[in-house]
Amino acid sequence: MTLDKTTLPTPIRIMVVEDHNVVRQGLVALIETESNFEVVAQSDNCDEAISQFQKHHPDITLMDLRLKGGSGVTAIQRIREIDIESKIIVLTTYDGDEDIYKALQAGARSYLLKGVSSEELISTIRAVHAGKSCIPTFVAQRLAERIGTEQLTGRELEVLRHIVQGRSNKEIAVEMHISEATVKSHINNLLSKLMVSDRTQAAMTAIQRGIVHL
Amino acid sequence: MTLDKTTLPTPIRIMVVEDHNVVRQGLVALIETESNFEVVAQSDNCDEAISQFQKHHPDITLMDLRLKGGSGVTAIQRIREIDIESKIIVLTTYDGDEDIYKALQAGARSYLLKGVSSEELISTIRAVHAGKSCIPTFVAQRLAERIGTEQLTGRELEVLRHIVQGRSNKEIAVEMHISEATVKSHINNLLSKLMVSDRTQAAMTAIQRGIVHL
DNA sequence: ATGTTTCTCCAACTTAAGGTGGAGAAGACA
DNA sequence: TGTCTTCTCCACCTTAAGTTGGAGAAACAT
Repeated sequence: MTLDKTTLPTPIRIMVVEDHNVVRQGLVALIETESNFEVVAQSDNCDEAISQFQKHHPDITLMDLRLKGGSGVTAIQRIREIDIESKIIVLTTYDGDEDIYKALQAGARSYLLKGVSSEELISTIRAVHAGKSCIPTFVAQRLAERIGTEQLTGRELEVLRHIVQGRSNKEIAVEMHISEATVKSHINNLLSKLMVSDRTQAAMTAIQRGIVHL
Repeated sequence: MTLDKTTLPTPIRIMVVEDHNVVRQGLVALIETESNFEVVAQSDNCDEAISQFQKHHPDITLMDLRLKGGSGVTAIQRIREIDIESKIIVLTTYDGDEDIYKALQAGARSYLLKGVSSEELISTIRAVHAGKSCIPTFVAQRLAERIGTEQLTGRELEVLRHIVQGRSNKEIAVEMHISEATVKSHINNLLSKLMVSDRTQAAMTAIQRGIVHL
């Protein structure tokens, strides 16, 4: 280590995945103000993020969950199939607890909200690069709350999506090729699992908790 | 004007208002890469934005609409009370047409989505600084579509908010100190104004169009 | 093999929600 | 003054939604 102060140790190579151009370019500008951080790739969509990872194998991937052409969760899964050791930090706005769970399940090493300061972001990148898993208390709390929450089944989730679309029971029955009785059955089950008393509340909590997106 | 090339004409003085720290700091970093752009103030909330404007009188105010402690629309209104000539550019994610309308109504000179590139942002700042009103076609379309859409009355809007909260007609009646019949009346009116057929659809379109938030 | 979960469906019931038509009072505006 | 809108309320009716208590079949795990 006989280096003068202008020679850098070996820069941390970073990929930034974020679908809002101005925000992504801002993040890149921000990161590159930091010495020995280098942005080696960036992308605004799911597929390109995967191919860019394949090509550059960055040390750290900074990823938003809302992307063009698929969820960031998909991108995380695919990237980990390429390299199980890949270090991914999710940096997103709060879109409900469901996404936190899914992203960490998929193998993200950290989950930051865009409300964090640049200092926190920088130190998290360093920590994750050093091999740590950096989970803020906010996220840990949400994660803990999710324990004990009953899971919706596949069909219940489908019905819930239709409810969010504003469909009636009859319409849902037709689209799912089942009887209206079955739809009612699914609705009764999902209402109690979500701990709400009608479809409007179900739709709103589905949005708030990020179980379905807009 | 006998100056060498390092001396700049007179920089455009900019204020950045955005509640996500990392995004705001990214924007600042991005803007300051541009020569003769200078960020003279920044804020993450409504009240501070107003006092910062009062103090610095920036040439351009770059403003997100989602802020801590009040909508950006409020901030725009207050700032224009201070200086009717103030040049405000809204830079936000798409939260429904209602916000576009309100922001321009309040006196914003441009309305950009965060999907724009840094080049577009820079050129818009220059255009607005030169006195132009720069409205992207996307925004113009949305604005045109709004013409002809019936306005909700104050009470109808109140009822709609309760619906979004998941309240029943009876609960709404109690909270608004009116009879359930009146609630039904308001609902019937707002359903036809929103061109939907039930409360769940009303709640969803209210969210999508940005008539009420989350 | 047996239990569990999920998905399917039914009947019958209660209640909430939505539709129709009308009407009186208050305020805004021309 | 008269008109318009908004807010308020009523009665009556229809239908959609939610509740209860089942039950059979398939898939899966122990």
